[in-house]
Amino acid sequence: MNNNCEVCFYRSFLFDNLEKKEFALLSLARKEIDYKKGEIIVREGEKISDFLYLKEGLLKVYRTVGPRKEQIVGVAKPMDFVGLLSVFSKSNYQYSISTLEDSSVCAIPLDLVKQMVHSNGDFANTLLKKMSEMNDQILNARLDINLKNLRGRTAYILLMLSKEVYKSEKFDLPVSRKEIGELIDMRTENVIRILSEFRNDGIIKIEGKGIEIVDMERLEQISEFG
Amino acid sequence: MNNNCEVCFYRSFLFDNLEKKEFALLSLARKEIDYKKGEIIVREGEKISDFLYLKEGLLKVYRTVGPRKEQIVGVAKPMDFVGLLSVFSKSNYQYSISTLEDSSVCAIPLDLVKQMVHSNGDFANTLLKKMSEMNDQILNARLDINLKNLRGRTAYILLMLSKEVYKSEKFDLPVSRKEIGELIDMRTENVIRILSEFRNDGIIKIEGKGIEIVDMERLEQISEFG
DNA sequence: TGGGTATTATGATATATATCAAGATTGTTT
DNA sequence: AAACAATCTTGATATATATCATAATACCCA
Repeated sequence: MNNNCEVCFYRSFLFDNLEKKEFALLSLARKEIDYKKGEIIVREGEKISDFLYLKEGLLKVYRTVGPRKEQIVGVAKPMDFVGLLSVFSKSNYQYSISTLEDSSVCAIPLDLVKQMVHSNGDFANTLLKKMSEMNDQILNARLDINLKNLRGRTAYILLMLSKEVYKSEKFDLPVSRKEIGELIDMRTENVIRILSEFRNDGIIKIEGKGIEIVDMERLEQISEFG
Repeated sequence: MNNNCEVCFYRSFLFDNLEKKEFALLSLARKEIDYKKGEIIVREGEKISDFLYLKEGLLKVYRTVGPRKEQIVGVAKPMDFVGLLSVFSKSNYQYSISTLEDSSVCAIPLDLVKQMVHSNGDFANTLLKKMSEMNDQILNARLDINLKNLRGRTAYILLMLSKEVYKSEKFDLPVSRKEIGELIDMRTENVIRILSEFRNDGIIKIEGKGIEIVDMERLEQISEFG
């Protein structure tokens, strides 16, 4: 953990256009907080005071829909700027955020971000672009999922985890079967059933949370065509 | 149609923080284009050169998913800044846009908008807020729809048209039953069936495209609980 | 004005998905 | 280590939704 934003590895993704004195402000004002797996970072309804920014780990963004039902909006990895979701439109969080893995989050006072948007045009344009990209990604994921049947959705989520999150065909599921269901709109039992089906067809190997994708091509076909 | 953005009724929603000379630039650079109902304004894949802004009418934002299947992302009325969707993240449109009613659209060169973001901090913050609001709205609509059964979805779309678009319990459907299905993920036959069901239960009156909501409370209950 | 095409409509049937049930496994607390 | 809770698993069944078929009506245009 370093304490100077100017030399932070992640700066290039959003903060590349800041000036010396802005980096100084940022380094001073930001807080870096470490969370253990399973902790809740943000609760729906809480006041938004900071701009959150995932440095390391994996987050789950979700909302509570019934007394005991959750709907997962998305999973966010570093660089995903999940904090950008509705940060500029609402004064209170619409979604809760929890950690799926040990994570470390940078919190920058929202006022400071707005101030930098105001004073630094390049930063403003970069932020607009990042925000737009993130929203696109989330929306497109939902639209895609809506078109797929259960097999397609299950394949989709496995591919997403393999390609976007873990960059490996072998990984541990960061979530329970129930949570997978909440993410791609299906029942726990069906998630399990279809994973078993994939296993029986020799497409994946399963060992508890451990997944290995054996036949990537086949899985891509299923994701595409159901 | 007036030609000076400074005195345009709609300016207050986004362009309230511009300076005299920026209004002058805007008035000069923008184009106002009128479309008849059913025309296509933007085709998926086309280069984005302008920031589009609906002054009057109703738009449908959609994407083509199969050889002959469409998925409607949303319906946009004036003030909805539908053009903001992915304008800052992509260089080509991801979605098509067509008119559901006679419409008039303002087109502002994207370069000019970016330039104004750069030079005018208040404008930048306002734009961030509007963009965030629009994305929230679209995403929330999709998340809500996903939770509802077919009856709930059908009720939801009728309420949306009544409350948000036409501000009246009596209105003409701007879309076919097929398009309603594309918007809320259901089959044409089921849209028709459920509308008939609502009619038979005395909740709405139907006359071709004409809809009158008779029992608003009931419809709200159905939208909420299915 | 007619003939073609898209839309609206309803019924019968098939299919996908949810629900219910019950047991096995894993994880957590005392 | 025992006891409890949560998760995972599979099978049987119910339910919601899609699909197929057919007809009536509205709409377009040559």
